[in-house]
Amino acid sequence: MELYRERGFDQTTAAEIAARAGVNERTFFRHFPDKREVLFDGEGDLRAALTQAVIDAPDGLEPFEVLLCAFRESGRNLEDNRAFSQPRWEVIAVTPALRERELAKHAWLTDAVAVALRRRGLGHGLAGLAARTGWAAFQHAVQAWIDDPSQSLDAHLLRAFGDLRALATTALPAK
Amino acid sequence: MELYRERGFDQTTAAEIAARAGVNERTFFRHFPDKREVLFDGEGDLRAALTQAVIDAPDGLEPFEVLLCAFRESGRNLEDNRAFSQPRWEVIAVTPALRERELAKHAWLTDAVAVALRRRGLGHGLAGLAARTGWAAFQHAVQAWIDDPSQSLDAHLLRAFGDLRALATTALPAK
DNA sequence: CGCGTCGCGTCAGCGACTGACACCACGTTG
DNA sequence: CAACGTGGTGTCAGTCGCTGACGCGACGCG
Repeated sequence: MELYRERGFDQTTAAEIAARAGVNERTFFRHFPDKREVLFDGEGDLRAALTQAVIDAPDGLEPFEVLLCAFRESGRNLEDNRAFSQPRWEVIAVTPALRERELAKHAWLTDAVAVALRRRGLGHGLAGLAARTGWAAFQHAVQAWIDDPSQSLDAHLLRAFGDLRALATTALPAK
Repeated sequence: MELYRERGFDQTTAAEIAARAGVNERTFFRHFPDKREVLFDGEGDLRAALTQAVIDAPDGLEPFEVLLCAFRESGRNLEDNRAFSQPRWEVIAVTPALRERELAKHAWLTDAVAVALRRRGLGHGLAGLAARTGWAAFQHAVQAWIDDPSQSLDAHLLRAFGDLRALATTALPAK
């Protein structure tokens, strides 16, 4: 992270990272499958947390309510760890190769959400659809929050899911 | 495509592609920014077509109806060119690096859809949300179609958007 | 004929990775 | 205590994606 922020991702070589960490370059590649993965280490935990949050959501909720509930919980972690994740986002945002990897991780997390929804008894197809579209709304909220941090992520999330419901049911004023 | 299908993407070197094409390796990289981009050449056209389809959709439709309309039109092209795109999908499906690139292209197309929706007068935030979630439903339908080609893509599309509406409005039976 | 320029080939080089091998600090077992 | 396996490391050589710089020939134009 230090090096990526100082020189940018593309201008940082794996050898430099290894040197800064006090290990050999070969050792670096034994711990990370590639240079990008360094920034996506916690995603495994996030996946587990997300899965658990979906499973632990109260009974009797409809699918989108379950997702909203789970995302709000994840959102709380996001807001708390913002000091941690903000520099990471800044690096990713300016580096196409990293944005690609992030999208791949999102797909991976979406799969986990779909599996968790199925475990709640939702039908196979519906679980996938709900996970995909719900995740899209989640990402929209996160983006809106980054663009406008004056409102809480939670507020953005509630608005996104509210807007989604409105979009799916009735016509909306062009505003 | 020939080489990617014969040996797989990872086992194919840029030099081999260039040789098969009868040009120098350096020349290959003058036409394509990287090895993966070979498989994503038509995306520019698709982006334009998608944008146009959104803009050309009838007036008076609500956002998701506009998207459904545009996606159905794109879907028709997909079904027609299936012989072309099927081998491409097979290569992409088994190659993580290519799946990453594809997701990046999807984000790029989603942006185009959002812009087109705004051009129709939809509010800034809503356009982004509708584009993201609508695209998610589209991709879900495409995936369902690949998994079950016995039904038309169009049918899968209609079902996906119908299910999405149902998900967003009321609780659904666990099926 | 002379002139730009445009596409290409050639070459040298960087950096991300990878496989193979040796080393060394351990805990285990005889 | 010695032999042994084991897991993390350094070293080296090599492949491959990709890039910059240079030179060449083909082409259009005055």
